[in-house]
Amino acid sequence: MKGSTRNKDQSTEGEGAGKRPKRKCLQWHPLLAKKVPDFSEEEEEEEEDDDLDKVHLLDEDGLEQDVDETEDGESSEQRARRPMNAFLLFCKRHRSLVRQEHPRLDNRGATKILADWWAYLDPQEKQKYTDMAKEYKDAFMKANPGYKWCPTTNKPVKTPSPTVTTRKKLWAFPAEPVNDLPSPKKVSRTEDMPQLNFSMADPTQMGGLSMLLLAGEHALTAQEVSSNTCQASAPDSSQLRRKSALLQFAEISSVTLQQVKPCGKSTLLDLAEMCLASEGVKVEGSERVKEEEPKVVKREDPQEERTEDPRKTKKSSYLGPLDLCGKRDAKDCKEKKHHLGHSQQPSSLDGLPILGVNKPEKLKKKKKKNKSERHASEKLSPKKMCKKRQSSESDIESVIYTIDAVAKGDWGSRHLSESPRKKLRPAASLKGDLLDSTPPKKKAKSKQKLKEKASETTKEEKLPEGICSIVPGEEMLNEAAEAMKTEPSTPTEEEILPSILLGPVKADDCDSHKKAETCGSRKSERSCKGALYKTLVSEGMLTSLRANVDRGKRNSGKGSSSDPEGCWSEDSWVFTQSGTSSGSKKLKKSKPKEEFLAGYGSLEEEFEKKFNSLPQYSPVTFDRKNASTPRKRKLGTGVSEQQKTNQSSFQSQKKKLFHKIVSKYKHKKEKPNNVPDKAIQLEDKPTVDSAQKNANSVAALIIPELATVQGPLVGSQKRKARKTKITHLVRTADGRVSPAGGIVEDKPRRMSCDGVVSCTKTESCKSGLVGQAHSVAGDMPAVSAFFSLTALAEVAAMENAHRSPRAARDGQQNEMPQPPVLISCADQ
DNA sequence: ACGAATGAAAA
DNA sequence: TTTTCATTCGT
Repeated sequence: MKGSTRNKDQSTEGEGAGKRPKRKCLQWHPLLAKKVPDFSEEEEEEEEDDDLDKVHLLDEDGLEQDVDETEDGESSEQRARRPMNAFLLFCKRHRSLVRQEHPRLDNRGATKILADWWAYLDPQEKQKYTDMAKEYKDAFMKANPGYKWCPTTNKPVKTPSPTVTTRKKLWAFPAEPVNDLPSPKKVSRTEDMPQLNFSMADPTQMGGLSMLLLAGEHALTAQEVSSNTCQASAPDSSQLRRKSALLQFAEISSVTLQQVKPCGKSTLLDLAEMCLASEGVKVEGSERVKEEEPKVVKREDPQEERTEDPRKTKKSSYLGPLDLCGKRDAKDCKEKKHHLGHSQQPSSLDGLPILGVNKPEKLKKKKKKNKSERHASEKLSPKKMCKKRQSSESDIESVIYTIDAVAKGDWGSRHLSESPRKKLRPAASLKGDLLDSTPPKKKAKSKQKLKEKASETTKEEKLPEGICSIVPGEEMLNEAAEAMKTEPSTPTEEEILPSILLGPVKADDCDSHKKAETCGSRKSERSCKGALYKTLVSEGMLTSLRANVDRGKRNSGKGSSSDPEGCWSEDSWVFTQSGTSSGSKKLKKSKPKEEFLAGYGSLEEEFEKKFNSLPQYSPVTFDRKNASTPRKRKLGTGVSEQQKTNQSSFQSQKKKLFHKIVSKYKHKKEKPNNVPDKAIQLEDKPTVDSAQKNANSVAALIIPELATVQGPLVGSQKRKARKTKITHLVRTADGRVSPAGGIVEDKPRRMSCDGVVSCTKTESCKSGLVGQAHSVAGDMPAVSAFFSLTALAEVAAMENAHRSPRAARDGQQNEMPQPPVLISCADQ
């Protein structure tokens, strides 16, 4: 585990830097974009190991309280992040745009611009963000009932169980545990969960697999939660949780194996059994239990199934591609599977559109896997040995497909499908980033399926489908397992996992492989296990893909604005929470990854969806807005402040212009005088284009008057005012400013100040020039030497645009051909 | 770490 | 009224 330190790739996430300490919570796209670098840190791993050990100990003891807070020190840090407020949401949504527009601008500058935008943002638009923030917050609070904003010192606020609450609070948590919170046990349990997840999380690199694991956990937790009635289950689950990730994983696999394995019988029968079991019929024949995990599995199955809520069932019902098959023709599916079974060739798959779809995904996955695998492989050479061999990709794909199907059937029916599904999503999102394009057909289908399933709550219906899907899977399974074994080329996650997880699992895999090889078609338990393992892995991947697709579909289909739901579903939140919780624990570094993998599923989706649904305005829009509506600022003081704000936004623009101009000129010193056209074009073009493009949004945004006549001064505002004043004053080249420290009014009065300020900030050297330019505004005498008149003109134009009064002067400065945009603005 | 913004909540 | 902290990320 600790083998490689590398992880740190913090490069993985840029954000890491800033947040490092806190971690967690949701990181939407950014994380996604990153893709999972993989290995978590050694430290974490080590810690985890410790935790695991602890867990085990506890396990033995049977005590629940245990671990949870052992790490208190960190707990404070780990505490959930507070929800973002409207402005933060806005920033998050627009910062990238700002950065795009102003690549050079640092975040501070970007933040300023964002602040300006925010200030100018329409109340209505703003309200959207506010509402979103509120929703977010509500959800958050719901999830974390006792959450305190300011933990004050280290101590996390109290709340029922101080330690516990502090620790995790993640989104994931709240929902589930929260409900019942009262019992300390649960809390501890939840925490435990996280740890487990944590451990699981390390495997993050595993990708889909980790997700699967998480899902499994989630399912467990969900069961517990959902099934209030089954207290018994709780303990079990707790135990489970305590176990190391490996164990859990093994358990899961074992479970699947059990189902599949029983195998002396025909696979079909087995599958059928599984289905039944999943449905609640459950065959308690737990005997088969294998080495470690048996108990957990058994318990889970019965209770879970029975206790399952309709929704869960729905989710569980969701099988994916297979479902389609089932619906279409069970027969066909069988035949096909049969086909597959005989000839592992993919060609047979072709018959099914779905298959075709899967392939690409698989390929992608493979890529991913390869990467992760490499890491893993480095760590574990032995494993590789086990896996040697390779089959053609097509074969593999087919195998995977089958496996996937099996897994789905298994998982879907058996465990709460819900968890897996959601969890998968996160992964999907990752993939999505990487791969973006997913086969539309598949998406649609899967989606439809989902919907259908949703509509159909009845389990029975599911059964048939599940069976259908399962059956094919099973047969394939064997082959798949073998193929997998043989295949070195596809570094499946399983490889990774083993490496990560190690020991037992690995051994199992190897063994299973070996056996399979030796036995040939016959499957030993181990072989089955290995197959299952693989299956799970593959399944996870597939699932994630599917989820991704679904998600994409939803997004696209629903459209950004349309969220019928309006609010995040609690389920999603819960889900998220669970996922998050898992990740949260220690991984400060890894967190993001983990979260991403684990938690993000639901929460991310929901949130992301909503977040994305939020209107995003192009910079141009704001510019225009600013121009058009010069005074919107809500600053308390009113006039002065408003102006100031305007100016500030303005400043930013000016800065930009100047930068551009300067840079250009530097590059090309030639232009002595005005070559207005060029300069203008340069600057204008982008703006104009964007402006035109965004015209719509702009139009919408532009509001003549601002409602916020005089907003209440908020403390923050005050702060801002002060700061700005100070900074401005200080920085002002003119020197005039200083006064008052602050009199806000000063600024408004003179634009020059603003310009100066901005200049100074950006470029101390040039500040002088700039200042002059501004002050002179219309005149622009001295400046010419350096800057082309045009450039100056533009700047001036901008200024003019802002300040209505001077419009006349603008005219004066004819030279500056005002860019269309500006002109339009100028109208006012 | 720090900072730049806003805002909500706590001290 | 003042602090904390949420997000982002270059410095």
